[in-house]
Amino acid sequence: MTSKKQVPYAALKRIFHEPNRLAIMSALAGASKGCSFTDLRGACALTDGNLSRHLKVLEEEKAVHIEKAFVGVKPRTTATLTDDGRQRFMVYLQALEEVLQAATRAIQSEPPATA
Amino acid sequence: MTSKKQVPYAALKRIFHEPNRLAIMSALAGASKGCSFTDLRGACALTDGNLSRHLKVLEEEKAVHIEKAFVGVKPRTTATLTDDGRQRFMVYLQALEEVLQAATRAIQSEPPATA
DNA sequence: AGAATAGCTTTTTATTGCAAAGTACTTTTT
DNA sequence: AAAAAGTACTTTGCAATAAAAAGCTATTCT
Repeated sequence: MTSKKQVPYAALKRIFHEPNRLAIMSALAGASKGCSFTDLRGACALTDGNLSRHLKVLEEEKAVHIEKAFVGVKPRTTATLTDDGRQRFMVYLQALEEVLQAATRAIQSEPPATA
Repeated sequence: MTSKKQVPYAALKRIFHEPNRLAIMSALAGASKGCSFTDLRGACALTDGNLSRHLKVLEEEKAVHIEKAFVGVKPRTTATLTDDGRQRFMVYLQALEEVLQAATRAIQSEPPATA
């Protein structure tokens, strides 16, 4: 029976760890006023369907807040980070940094390979 | 049609980006002589089944080399990084670092939330 | 009017992380 | 000697989900 040991990698919550969501979160982290669907799609190089899906996941986790409005006749969806989402993202980033440093140390401690 | 733009997050290859495999790769990166199945299982806090599966994935991708031998009467599986695996892992780590720095910059440039 | 485009959402498909069960042994224990 | 309990893995099966495809709905172009 493998007891659940405390390994730092466990802190890499999937909700943020997925590359595309990491991109979305990063884009939103730098935009206090939020980002429109279209901007995010461009910034993260995502298809409409994927962006929609990822945003919904992030919204369900209450990491982002989605607002739908009309600008003139056109619909506009705007995503912003929630306070909680920002907080949790920072925790994730710290965990990521630790993991990255450990990995970097490990790989640098070894010679590039021999015989 | 969303053209495949060059976004750094694309470099976060899934093969390494999965938390448990990241743990495995990091452990192996620090062990030029390789790690036994049992050691890895302990170091990464994985169940037998999961470790087996992840190792197979890494082996299929030729990122690790698996050697099976008998020590006395007992079987022993030893995993080592391949040169190519090490190389690709370093590329992944560099991408991860860039992504992390971008995210950290973004989140620090914004106030902890208002209104 | 009909076709194309914009801005999304929903559904389908394919992958895969993970737990549980299985295999093939060896080493006790009774 | 037979049964029970380990050890060291592998295989199977399912539930979650990322990505692709298909669907809206409304507007603008021709």
